[in-house]
This record gives sequence, structure tokens and C-alpha cells, in this order.
Amino acid sequence: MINIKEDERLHVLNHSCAHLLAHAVKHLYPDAKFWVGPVIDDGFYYDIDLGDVSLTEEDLPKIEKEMKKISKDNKLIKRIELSKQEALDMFKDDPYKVDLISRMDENDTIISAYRQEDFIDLCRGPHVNSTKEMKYFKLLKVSGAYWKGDSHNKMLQRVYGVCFENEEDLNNYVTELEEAKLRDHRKIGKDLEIFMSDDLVGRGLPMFLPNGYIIWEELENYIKAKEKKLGYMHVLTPCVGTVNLYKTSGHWDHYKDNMFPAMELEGESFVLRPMNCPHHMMIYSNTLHSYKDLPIRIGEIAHDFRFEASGAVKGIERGRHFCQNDAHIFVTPEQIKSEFKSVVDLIFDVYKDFNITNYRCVLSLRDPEDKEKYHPDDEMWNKAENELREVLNELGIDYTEEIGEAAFYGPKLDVNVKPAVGNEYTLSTCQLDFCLPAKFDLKYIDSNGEKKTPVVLHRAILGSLDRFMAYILEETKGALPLWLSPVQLNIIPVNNEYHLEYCKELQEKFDSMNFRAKLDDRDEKLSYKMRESQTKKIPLTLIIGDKEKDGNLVSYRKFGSTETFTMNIDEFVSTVKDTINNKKYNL
RNA sequence: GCUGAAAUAGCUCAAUUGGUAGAGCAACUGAAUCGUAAUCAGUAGGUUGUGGGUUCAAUUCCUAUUUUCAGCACCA
Repeated sequence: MINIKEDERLHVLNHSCAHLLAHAVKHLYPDAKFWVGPVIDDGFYYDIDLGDVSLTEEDLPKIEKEMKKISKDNKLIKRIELSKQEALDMFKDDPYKVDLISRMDENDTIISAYRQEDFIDLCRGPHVNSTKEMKYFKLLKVSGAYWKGDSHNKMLQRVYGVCFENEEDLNNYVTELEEAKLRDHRKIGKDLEIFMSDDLVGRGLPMFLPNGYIIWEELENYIKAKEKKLGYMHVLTPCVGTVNLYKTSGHWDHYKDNMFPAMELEGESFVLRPMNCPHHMMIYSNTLHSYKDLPIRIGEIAHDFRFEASGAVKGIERGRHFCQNDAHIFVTPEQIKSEFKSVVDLIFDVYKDFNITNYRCVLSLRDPEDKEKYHPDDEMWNKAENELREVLNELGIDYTEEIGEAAFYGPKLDVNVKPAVGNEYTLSTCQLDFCLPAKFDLKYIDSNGEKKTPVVLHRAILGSLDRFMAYILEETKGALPLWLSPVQLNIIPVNNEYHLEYCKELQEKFDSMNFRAKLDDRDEKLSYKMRESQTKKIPLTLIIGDKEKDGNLVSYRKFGSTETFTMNIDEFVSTVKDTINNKKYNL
């Protein structure tokens, strides 16, 4: 999908269209006050204060109509340059604009505004020359948005839209949006019986059905095998812990509002754990370690519980229970770089297996102004941030730096992806931590026999199995690679009367090889069964009749294909085996 | 949590201004045995998310509540 913000011409067009939107809103709602109207990757929006009036989707056509009218009137868009005082005078009736202007530095900026006849708006520009240039636009949705992005502030109304240079591009874009909804993992999850949820069980608490659990197990086995090869040791720790454990780690102070509340029993307080770092710290401290033992890599497929805000829960992408592919690596300061590199290599090795190419690396740094969130040790932070930056540069990884995105205990590399519907999220992460080891008083004995504090790397490769599954379902549109498919082979007898027995033998043969084979023995036409096999996105559909039985052959059709291939049965078995074992996408 | 929208059969949707619910697919039964995306016929399926109210009468109006969706905020 085209990124409008990065396309020069579309950027200007959409920015101008945001003004056109505001212009139309001003005509229809003369009391409207305007905050900002920026261009985003998918178009533009404008944040508007309409007082007591609240817009709904039904109001959008009316606004569009007014926009079209202004567009048709061919109003020239003119740039005006103002001093700070002139700007304050001009926009004195709009407190939001006054707020913007008064925070501008009058020495280094000329304040500019754009006028299109009876509407004038503060703006850096540039803009198109006339309202006529904006012909092919659409308003997409309306929602609330906090002023200045702060939930303590008033909620304004945000109208989203998009503008293109021609009708075809606009239509294609709208079609793409509709298609994206079809690959939403919540829809696929329901259609393919992968997971379900129920009010009685609870919001944000999805349950994996047999199909989903097969995928789950495959993912778990896959990542554990990778980790074992790299020297990870897997552990199992409890889902409940004392509040004191989280007070020690510091998580309680930072996140208690997002945890399920404490349970008071026999004078002790317990919580459902929101993460496993403290448990792994305790496992480390169970024995005395020599520098020769490090790095120590402790991994766990760990169930965690977080009381996510009701508006944040989303299928298996973000639930109140989830399962992390978590690990903590205890290293000496000298080992940070090589171990961090090894984690990054693992991330991209895994992405290669899953064909994940559309991701964005972010180096998440602390906000030095935010003394409340971040542990106030400048030296520690600078060291940690520089170490990560150096490794990323050495590895030649493209990344952007984002201030204020670090964990409270340290900076991190996040690998982010975009889902079918909604905001970007983090799939994989590797975090550098100088903080928790000290809090738990962790030690190792260095080569001089002195006690030293190790450094910890927190990392999650598949992130959470739940979220990873959501992503894979959306990327593949539910057509999973053979090794992950709940049903791998669907056997259809041409004629039940003559071929069913042989098909049963075949199924047993496949079962004994640990293929997941299904036999469709219903009394239905072949074409009927074929249709269902395709809609269920089963990777391989086998058609077995006289020709196959007598010739020791297998005829099969791949999902999404209209072609049928015929192969010797032994050759077929070894090809399938090879595809599964090597996690290949296609036969 | 905030702003807004929505909730009807397993799924996707219908039901004029208020007159106690319909269709397709799926399921079940029967017939058809048909070599690559829907064979035909029949049956069953619902306290219209839940509670309260207005009314002779509520899927429809009001109210509370739960859940879902779109954004916002949050995300160890």
C-alpha cells in the first residue's frame, strides 16, 4: 500500500485536503475550532473542537459534499506570511491556534498561513494552488482524539480522509482497505476455527481451538529448537507471584494499574504475573556463577496476564492473557555486543523462515526529561544506548531512534510490523538492562575472584505466540505453510463406493508419518468437497481414484491453484516430508 | 479508560412510519454415486446480547448493563 506521507505530490495534496476539510466544516459548523490537520501514512486527518456537537459517520457525506462544492468553486490558495503578533491577532478567536502560535519562536520562523477565500488556516505549507486540484478524496472515519495526545486533556473530534490525483487511485485504495478487513486475523481465526472467545469466559481472554493449538504447538517447538541450538535452557515458572517480587523489580511502581489486582491471602499479597523477568532473575541467583559460565540464557514459553484497557484488547493480537516467547540472557559487560548480535541474528533468521520482510526497526531510547518513568542514572543510560547503537550500526541494520519509547529499566531494539487493521505493533524485542540485576543483587565471580553484577538482555523473538500467530494469519491470509497447517493433506476419494477403503489406508500411512491428513468421506460430489477444501485453505488436496490406486500415484492440488499434479506416491511422501522438515512455504 | 457506532439462527445478512421475525450458506434426513470451487428435495434451527421502562402491542422508542467494532490514550 502506498505511503502517502512519503510521496511528495500526494503529501501536498493530502495536506491541502485537510484544509479543504476544515474549510467545509467551518461552513457547516461556524463555531468549530481547529487544532491540527497533518498528513499520515494513510492520508490525513483534522482534529476539530465542535463544542457539544458530535459527528458520526453519517455526517461525513454531508461534509464531503461541501468539500466538493468548495473544490468546484476553484478557490485560489494563497500563502500569507505573518509576524507572531499579526498571527496572534488574526487567530485570536481560536484558542487552539493561539496555543500553537504562542509556542512558536518568533526569531527563527516566519509564521505562514494559507488563505482560500473565506477560510484561512495556519500552516507551514506547501499547498496546491487551487481547491480545484482536490477532486478525488474520501472521508473515511471519525473518532475522538485527545488534545495534544494526552488523555488528561479534552477529547477533540478527528476526521480521517484521503486524497488522490485520480479516481482510479482512490478506488484502488478503498478496495485495498476493504480487502485488508478480510485478512484481519479475527475473521480468519473464526472462519478457520483457530480461536474463539466468549463473554462468560471474559473479555480479552481468547481460547485456542484444536486447529489453533496445533499451530501453537508447532510455533513453540520451532522456536524452542532454535533456542536450544543457541545454548538456551528452558524453565517453567509459576503464573502467580508475590507482590513483593514485583516491588523488588520495580514493575509494581510502574505498572500496577495494568496488572490484575493483588489477592490477599493469609497475610500475603499475590498477583497474576504480568511478565517473567523477576522469576528468571531468581533462577539466576539460585547458584553462584563464574564469569566462565556466562552468558547464561534462560528461556520460557511463559503465560502472562495483563489487565489491558478494555479499548486495547484485540483478538489474539492483544489479550489479557498471552504467552511470551521470553528469555533473559545474563552476560558480562564485555559480552553485551556479541550476545546482542546473536539475538538480532536469531530474529532475522526466524523472519526468513516466515517470509517476514515488511518490518521496521526502532531503537527505543529513554526521554531524559521523564525522571518519573526512567531510572535516573545518566551514565548507565548513555552507556546502554550507545552500546545498542554501535551494534546496530555494525550490523548495518536500518533503524530509527525514538525518544521516550524505552523500557523503564533500559533501551531496546523493537522490530515493528503493521497489522491488516490498526496500529503498528512490536513483534520482536531485545532490551538491554543494567537495572534489574542490581535490584535483585545478582552477581558473578570475575577472573580476579571479585563479585560483579551481570548485565541482562531481555528478548522475545516471536514476541508472544498469540500475537505472532495473529501476524502470520494476516500475512498468509490464513493459507499457512504446510508445516503450520492444522490439516496438511485432505484426501478426497473420487467415488466413495470404490475408493474409500484405499483412501483409509492412505490416511493411516500418512498418519504413521506424522502428517496431518484428513479424509473427506462424506457422500458428496468431488467438486463440492474440492470447494470446501479450498475455502478451508488446506494446503494439499489429494484426489484418489482408479488411476491413482492402480498406478501407486497421488494426484494433488495446492491451495489457490487450479492445476492438478500427479506424482508417484513415494516421491510425494518424500517431497512432503522435505517441505515440512525444512519449513518451506511451498511444495 | 475516552469519543462514536453496533449487537437479529452456527455464519453472512433482511424485516416499510412500533403490529411478537425472514433468506442464503452450514447442520440434520432422504434421493442422486457424479474425476477437480456449490446435485436436488425435505426437516430443524430464535425469550431479536442481558435487565428495566413506555405502549393494547417493542427487533423497532427510552434507560441501565455486557460485549464487539473504529479511532484516541496505554503497551513492562
